Amino acid sequence: MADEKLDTKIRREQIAETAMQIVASQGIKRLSIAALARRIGLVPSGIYRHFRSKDEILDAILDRIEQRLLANVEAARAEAADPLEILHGVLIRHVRFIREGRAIPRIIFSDDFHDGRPDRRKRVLKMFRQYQAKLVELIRQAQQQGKIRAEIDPEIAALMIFGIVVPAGILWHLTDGGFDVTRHAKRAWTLFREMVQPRETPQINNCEQ
Amino acid sequence: MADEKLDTKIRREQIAETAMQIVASQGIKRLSIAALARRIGLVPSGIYRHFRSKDEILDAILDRIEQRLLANVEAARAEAADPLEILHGVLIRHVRFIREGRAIPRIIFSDDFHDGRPDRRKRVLKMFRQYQAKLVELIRQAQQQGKIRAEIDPEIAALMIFGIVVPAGILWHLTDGGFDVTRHAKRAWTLFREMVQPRETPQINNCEQ
DNA sequence: TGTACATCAGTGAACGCGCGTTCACTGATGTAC
DNA sequence: TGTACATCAGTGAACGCGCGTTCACTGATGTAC
Repeated sequence: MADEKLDTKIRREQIAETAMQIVASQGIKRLSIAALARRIGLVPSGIYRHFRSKDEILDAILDRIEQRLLANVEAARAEAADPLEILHGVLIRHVRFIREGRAIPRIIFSDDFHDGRPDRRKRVLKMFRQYQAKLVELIRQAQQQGKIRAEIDPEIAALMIFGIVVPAGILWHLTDGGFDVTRHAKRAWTLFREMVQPRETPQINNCEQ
Repeated sequence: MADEKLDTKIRREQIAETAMQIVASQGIKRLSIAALARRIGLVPSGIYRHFRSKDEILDAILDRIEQRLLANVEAARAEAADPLEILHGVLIRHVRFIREGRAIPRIIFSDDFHDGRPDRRKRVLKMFRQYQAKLVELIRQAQQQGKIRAEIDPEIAALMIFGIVVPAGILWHLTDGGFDVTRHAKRAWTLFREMVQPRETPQINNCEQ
């Protein structure tokens, strides 16, 4: 069945990548060892030469998602100097990731993934916080440069950026790709930027502490 | 095993409610006919006197979620006249719903729920759009009354309200109830209101009542 | 350069488990006379 | 008010299916001499 024997290091990569693609396109439920093996060109038991269990494969998928998100931030950083533009770059890349499939929500909300594994929830939380921290940092920089109003809480602003992306992802999912995520992200970003930028008119209003 | 024989109308209610609770607290994967029957005090096969299949039970759960969301909007409407306050009321109730368990994302993103059932995705989408439409309507009203800037796209503003709620729900989930959703919603709402309210007129502080 | 041996990726049959579902049954409840 | 019968909620045993996982095996590849 296998075209050739491959080193376990290569196979691990291949299995993790294929597994993630299956989850992204068909969901965790369709990620069976059999389906995975078939797609790679192995026999089901062959998978166990490279991973000890299905759980280990799920962990590998999470690794890949984490890498991808952090790589997105780095790529956006490399592309621009202005913190607001970097934020925009992150947003664009995140949307691109969403369009490739729905790996993130399908992993994060999957019970197959979390069931009886509180450690995993902690890991996902850590990943989420890490990502959020990077956004917060960028927002703070923008504030120092006077591009975002100083009185806005960076943590909440960061969550609002997720708030642009997540519901868009949901609609992308529900409409099976019919919803124009890119267009939505563009509009929401414009609105967001307009909302957080310093105002020309003198301010008396100061609700936030 | 059963305490007594009950009319199928009562049992259907009981089964749907219990099923939704199991999903909300333990996830769809733990929703087995056996677990469901145990919790009600029936034998597994007894469930089939009242529902033709597990799928039919999942549909019943979706019905309940839909009812709940629409009821939330109605309750908020009954409580206030000002559209912005009604929106706030909807938000508060949504957060309360989140705190009761994570039924919504666990249903919406579950592969067990959608797998091979494109009709269901359409139904969830319809429900989502319906809910969104109600928010859009409230935002339009607020715009007509000069409480939200006219040039803001109501659809996007509505999605941003989801954007307050959804990431909060994710964090609530990941921290296992540790994240203070109520506090976040309050802050995000303040920020949102401040962002969308008209600017030109010099503002007298008018934050929270 | 050739030989012998160890390593290790890939195979196929078999397992055990959980789960949704079926079915013939029992016995309580409601109803017609 | 009592009797006979139909209805229907609840039972328990059994099924078939999908799936993750194990295990003894094969045969190619790399390595030591």
